Order: sequence, then structure tokens, then C-alpha cells
Amino acid sequence: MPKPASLVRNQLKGGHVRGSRTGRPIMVLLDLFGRRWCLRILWELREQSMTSRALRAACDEASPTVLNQRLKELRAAGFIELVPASGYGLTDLGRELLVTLLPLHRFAERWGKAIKSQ
Amino acid sequence: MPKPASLVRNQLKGGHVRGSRTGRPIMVLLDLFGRRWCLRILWELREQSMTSRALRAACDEASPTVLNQRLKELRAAGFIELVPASGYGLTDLGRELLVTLLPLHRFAERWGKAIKSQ
DNA sequence: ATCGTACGCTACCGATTTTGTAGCATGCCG
DNA sequence: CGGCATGCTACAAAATCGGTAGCGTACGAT
Repeated sequence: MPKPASLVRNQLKGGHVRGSRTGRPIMVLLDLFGRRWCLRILWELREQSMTSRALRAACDEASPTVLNQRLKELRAAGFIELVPASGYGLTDLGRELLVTLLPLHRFAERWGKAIKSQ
Repeated sequence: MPKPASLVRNQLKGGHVRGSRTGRPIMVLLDLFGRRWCLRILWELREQSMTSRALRAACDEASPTVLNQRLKELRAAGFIELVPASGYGLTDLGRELLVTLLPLHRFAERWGKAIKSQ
């Protein structure tokens, strides 16, 4: 059974759930991102908030089980929040994170072309 | 059984292995990163090349099974390469990718402090 | 030549994670 | 009330990952 919602905080405070055992923030972050749908969720929320079901649709109908697990983890991490009216959306911290992730889009486009033309 | 080494190219050319089914580069990239150890491997190689065994040690002794799977995928993606003399290292493309990923480190540090002091 | 060692990599199997489907409880609005 | 959308969970099957052992090659030292 996965840890409750304080997973990320636990990990950062010295516990370890999986992956990095050092507790260094960058390692915890890299490990958190190395879970299916995690980055994708953040990405889909980059421009607008969405209900959990809209989010699921945006994520190729990923199974609600994992999706909710990720949503818990991302909430524990402080990247997203659930606002009763508008659904899931990025927090201020989440938006900061997205800014650092945004250049990936341009890179991905160049990369796609490079691979296809091989 | 996982696809051979052209996994990423297949996916980008319209096939689908898992995760995103659109084939848009950003989705394929986000899906590729959502696998255990993938980002960590890139991160550990950011400053120097390493032999596969040193890399394994750097990645908390991750199991060689998955590690080699990731290494195959990352090679197929063109981000890393195996140089007989020096081991695994980033390609030019891989270095470009790392540059877009580097701001994460600073963010992670701020994030770690924010979470711990909650 | 024969060790000893390190390398990249694979096989195997048990453990964990993810998927897919169904469904619950709540709230809202006609 | 009845219909509908929401956030979320249960459960079994499938896929992925972890941990250990070990293979085949290369290279340097004895």
C-alpha cells in the first residue's frame, strides 16, 4: 500500500519510499517525475485548470487509480491543488515549476524532427 | 517483451508503446521521462561520462535490468551514447536537453526548503 | 599463458506498479 | 425526486521493476 499524502514530505525529511535514498530535493524530484503520468499531468494543467475527469481524458484515459495516486503526490508536493469550483490547477509553486519545464517543448519539437529524419 | 532499440523512433513515427498515443514529440518525451531512472540517468551524466557500473552505483544500485532498458531507450532517443573508452555519456543532443533541464536544480532546492518548513 | 579484474549485458523470478472496469458517495440543478 | 457530473476507491489482470546470479569479452599483470 502506498504511503498516504505526506509521502513527499516524508521523503524530503529523511524517509525513503523508492528511488533516491539521499533525500536531496533534486533526487526526490527526479524520482517523483519518474512515475507514469506525473509530468503529463503537470503539462496538461499548464494553461488551465481541469476537473479530474477532464484531466483523465486529456491524459489518454489513464486509469483513475494511478491518476489519483499522482494527484495526491503532486498535491503533497505542493505543485497542484484542488479548487472546488474549477477542479485541479497549478499552485504558485506549480507554476514556477512549469516555467522551468516549458523549454522542453521547444526541445521536443527539434528532437522529433531530428529523430524522424534519421 | 519490450520493443528493440528503435522504440522511440517507432513511437514518434506513429506507433505507440505506452502512454501518449498521439505521437507528438512532447508527449513521447514526457512519457519517456515518466519511467523510473530515466531522468536520474541523464542527471548523473550531466558532468561526466561513466561506465555502466559506475552509473549503477550513482543511481542507488538500481537493478541492471531496468537500467539497461533505460540506457537502450535513451540511446534510441539519441540522448546518450556508449563510447568504448569512457563509458556512457551525453550526446550533443543530450547536452542540449540537459541545458533545458538544469533550472530544475535551483527550483528543487527552493522547493525542498518550502516543503520542509511547512 | 594464466590469472584476476572490470566491463556491458542478460536470465530468472518474486515484488511492486499500472491498467481497466466497475461502482460508491456527494453535490447540484431542473 | 431523478438525472447527471464530480472526486475517488475496489479489485483482479497485466505490465514493469527489483535483486541476485552469471555469461562472454577485453585487458593488464604476474
